[in-house]
Amino acid sequence: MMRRSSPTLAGLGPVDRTRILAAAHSIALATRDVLAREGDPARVFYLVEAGHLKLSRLAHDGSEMVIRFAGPGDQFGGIVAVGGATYPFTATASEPTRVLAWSRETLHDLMAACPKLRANIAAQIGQNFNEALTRLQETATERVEQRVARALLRLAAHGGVPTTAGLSIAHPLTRSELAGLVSTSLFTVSRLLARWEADGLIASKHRHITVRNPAALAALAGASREAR
Amino acid sequence: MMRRSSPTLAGLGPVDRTRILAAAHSIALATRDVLAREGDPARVFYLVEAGHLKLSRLAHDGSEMVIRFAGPGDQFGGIVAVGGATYPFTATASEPTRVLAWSRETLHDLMAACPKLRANIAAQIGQNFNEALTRLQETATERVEQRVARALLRLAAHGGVPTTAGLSIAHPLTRSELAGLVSTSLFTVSRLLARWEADGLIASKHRHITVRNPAALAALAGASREAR
DNA sequence: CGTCTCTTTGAAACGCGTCAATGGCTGTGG
DNA sequence: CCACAGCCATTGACGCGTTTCAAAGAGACG
Repeated sequence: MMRRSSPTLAGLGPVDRTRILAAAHSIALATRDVLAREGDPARVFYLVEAGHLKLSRLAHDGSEMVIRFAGPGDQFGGIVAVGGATYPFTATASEPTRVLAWSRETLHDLMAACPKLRANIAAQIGQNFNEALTRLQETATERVEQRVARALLRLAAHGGVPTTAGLSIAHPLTRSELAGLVSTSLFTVSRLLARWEADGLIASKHRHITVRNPAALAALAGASREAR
Repeated sequence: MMRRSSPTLAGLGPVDRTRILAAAHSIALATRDVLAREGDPARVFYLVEAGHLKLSRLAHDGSEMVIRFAGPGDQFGGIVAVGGATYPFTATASEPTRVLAWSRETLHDLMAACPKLRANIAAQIGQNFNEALTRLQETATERVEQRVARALLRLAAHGGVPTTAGLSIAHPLTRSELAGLVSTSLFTVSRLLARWEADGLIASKHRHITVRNPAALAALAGASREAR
C-alpha cells in the first residue's frame, strides 16, 4: 500500500485505518504534472502513495523556492483540515507519482469520527512550521556551503535508498531545485557539488545524487570555516 | 478588556466569549520578563491583553532571530491547541505587558465546547506559517533595504499609533531587534535608518520609530534599484 | 550620577550573485 | 533506432551589497 508508514495514519486502529483508506480515491501523476497551485482554493487533502511531490513557491521575480519534497506517506494540503482557504504552495510531481485524495467534506467527517486523525494532521503542520523557522534561521546565519551540505544529508536521510556507493537521494533533483531549497543560486550549488564529487563526498549523475561520505558532509555542515 | 479585537475570539457568541474569558487567569510581566522559552514544554496558551511580546529564536551562534511581535489580541502558544510538545520560540515582554493564560486542559475543554475557538486558533497558526514562508522567500530574493522598509511598514500598520508626526510603531524596538526581524546586521539597519531619518521618511528616538512618509518607504520596499 | 544598553560611523575584506558561453545528457518524435 | 530539441550542468571572470571589526558617543534607567 505504502512503502513507508505514514505519520498521518500513525497510531490508528485497523478499523479507522480501513475506513479512511476506503474513503479515498487514487490519482496518478506524470512527471511535471501539477497537483495543485499556490493560492488555489484548498478543497482536497492528499497523501503520497508512491513517487514524490515537489512543494514550492514562486517569487515575484520568477525564481522558484522549494519548501520540501513529499514522499510516500507524506501529506499535502493539511491546511484543508484546519479550515484554511488556499494552498500555501504548489505541488508538482517530480517523477511518476500516485496520491490518495480526500475532499474537504469527507476529511471533516473522518476527523469527527476519528480525533486521532485530526491530531496527526495538526502535528504534521506544526512540525512543518517548525522546520520552516529552522530553515529561516539557517539561511540567515549559515553560509551556503553549510546549508547545501545539510540539505543533502536531510534528503538522503528522509527516504534515501541504500546502494553499494552510499545513500542515494530518493527522487530526481536538479541543481536548480537544490538551489531553491537552500536559497542560493544554481551556479553556487554546481560549484560545490563538482568539488565534493572530485573529493569523493558524493556521486552525481544526471538528476540523481548519492551521498558517499556522510561524515565529511556533516563536518562541512557544522563548521563555519574550512580549508581548500 | 482588550484594545484590539482578537482574531482568536472573533465570531464567538457573547456566551462562549464570557465563559472563555472567565476560565483565564491574568499575568503581569515587566520589561524583559520571559513568559516562555523555546523548547519548554507547551502547557499554557496565552493571549496578550496589553503591551507587547517579542517572539524570537536563538541561533547556535548566539544571535537572535525575531519571528514577530505579539500585541493586544494576539495569541502565543497555539501549539498547545494542536497537541504540540514544546514552544517553537521564546516570548519576552518588550514593555510592561499583561497576558491571559489558559492551561492545556482548560483550553481543550473550551475547544470541545466551542469548535469555533479551535478553528480560530488553527487559522492563526496557518497564517503564521504562511507569513514565515513569505519571509523566507523575501529574505532569499530581496535586498536588505527593501526588507527593512517593508518591516517598518508592517510594524506601523499592525497596531501603529497615529501621532502628529506620522504613524508610530506601538512598541519599543532596537536596531538589533529590527535586524533580527529581517535577517541582517544591526549596523546595516543603523545606516539605513540614519539615511531615512535625514531624508524625512522616518523619525527615531531612543527605541521608538515613527513612519513619516509611508509612500516613500513603500517605494523603497518595492523597487530593486534606486538612486542615491 | 554612574553604568549599561543602544547607537553611530568609518574602513576594509569577502562571499556569493550575476552574466556569458559552452558542453552533455535525455527523452521524444519521426 | 537515430537524431534533434530542450533541459541540465559546468566554469571563469567580475562586481557589489553586506558583513565584519573597531572605537567612540549618547541616552536611559536604577
